Amino acid sequence: MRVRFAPSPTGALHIGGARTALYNWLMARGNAGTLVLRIEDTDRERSTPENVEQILDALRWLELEWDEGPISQVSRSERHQEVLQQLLDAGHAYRTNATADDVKAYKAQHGADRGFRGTEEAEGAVRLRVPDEGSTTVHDLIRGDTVFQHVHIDDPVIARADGSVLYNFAVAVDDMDAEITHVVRGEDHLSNTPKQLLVYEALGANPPAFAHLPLLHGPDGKKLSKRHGAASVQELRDAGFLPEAVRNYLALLGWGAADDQTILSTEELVAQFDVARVQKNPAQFDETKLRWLNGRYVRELPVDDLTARLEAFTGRTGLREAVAISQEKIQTLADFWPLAGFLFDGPGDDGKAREKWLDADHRHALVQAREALVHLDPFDVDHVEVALREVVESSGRKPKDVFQPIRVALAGTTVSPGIFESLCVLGREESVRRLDAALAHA
RNA sequence: GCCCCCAUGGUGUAGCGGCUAGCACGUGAGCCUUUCGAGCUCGAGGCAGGGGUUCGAUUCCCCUUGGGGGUACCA
Repeated sequence: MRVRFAPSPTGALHIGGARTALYNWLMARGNAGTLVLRIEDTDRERSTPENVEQILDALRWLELEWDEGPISQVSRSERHQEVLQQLLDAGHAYRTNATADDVKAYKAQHGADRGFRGTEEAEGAVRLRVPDEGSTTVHDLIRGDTVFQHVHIDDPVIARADGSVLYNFAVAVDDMDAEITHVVRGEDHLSNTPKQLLVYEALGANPPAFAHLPLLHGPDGKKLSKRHGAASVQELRDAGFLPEAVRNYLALLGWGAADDQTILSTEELVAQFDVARVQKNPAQFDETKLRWLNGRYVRELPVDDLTARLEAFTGRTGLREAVAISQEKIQTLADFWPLAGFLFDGPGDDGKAREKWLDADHRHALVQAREALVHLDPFDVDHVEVALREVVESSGRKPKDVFQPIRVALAGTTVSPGIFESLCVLGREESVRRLDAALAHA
């Protein structure tokens, strides 16, 4: 099996493209196949080296390594010329100066009865000859057969007058030359497939198998865009998602494991993925579910691993202790610093929290807690807990009336890792210092 | 306009003629509890509509409606 991922470098790699890459990768890995990466850069206006690099970068982050390429489509222009001439010589294609307006006028006149057929001229763009009669059938692994009547298909332009080739021609030639056996791509390419099939036919070549994936939509059912939050792979990375969680989530967008499993390791995905089981209808990207899934992965990571990732993500070091006590409370890497940053940068300043939990009455509790802690030795989680629970006991207060003031004193907010754990990470000196500061802050 | 694809709760899906329509996210209630989170228990919520075919349709066919894609000398 030889599959390919052929993005057009017109911007960042979007989630839909990432899923297409993932499905191709899963097929290749699960079938001892080869994944070819090809950059469809025949649109000179929009294809830039920066965009290409962005896409490679996104694929690397997702850990979807390719086996061949990246091959620039433009670099194959000589070969394209050769095949183009072949079609011209054989009469499968012809030159004409007919413009888009001419086609429009023609269609206005003939409606759906006849596809546009140009008249051959010495110069001009190259169009592929579509037979007047008959039809072309696309055999799709996901959708079954789709029949396209030739009378509805206009002779497509396959090369500009200057000889530069166009998409529908280039893909066919490139896939043929690369001996691609399975073309797995977005559904937006389905309608153009018969034109590509006609190119194969004119060349006397056997076409690959096709599988057109349903498109992805945003939460409002419309096309996915920036408005919907993270829409590109780099945005996902910046939002603190784990590549393995993203792979798991993306695999489930349009496909389901036979046994209803939701959490699937990459190995399991490789073993179980079956393109024929892919859904036909479009799916909506749901960041909430991705967050949940990411949280599951975060909690299962060894602390050292999570620490390494968080240190890379935040650019800070010495995070291990803080990571250990925060792991079960964060869903993404980006959640870490807002939760545990106070351990390093001092308490935050949530006015409402201070107002509610550091009023006169609660300050009483704080004083008692300080007394219980100031000479505590050893200062570890178990002893801190015992000491503070004694304060709760002896003061006759509710637990939260003792713990929350401490939390606010330490963190400056009401959200933090466990209070005993936080105290221990800060150490006795610093903890007492913060309690004193809160008490002084009248 | 024309061509094509699609349709199970709010979301992602399982189902491939006979099931109390399953699972997951989210959501409601409760439990746990030092906030948040995590975890546990219970609940609400679905086959777009109409015709067929059949002893029997979520499942097969047709129509309608709705969504999407294509219709570029973009990919």
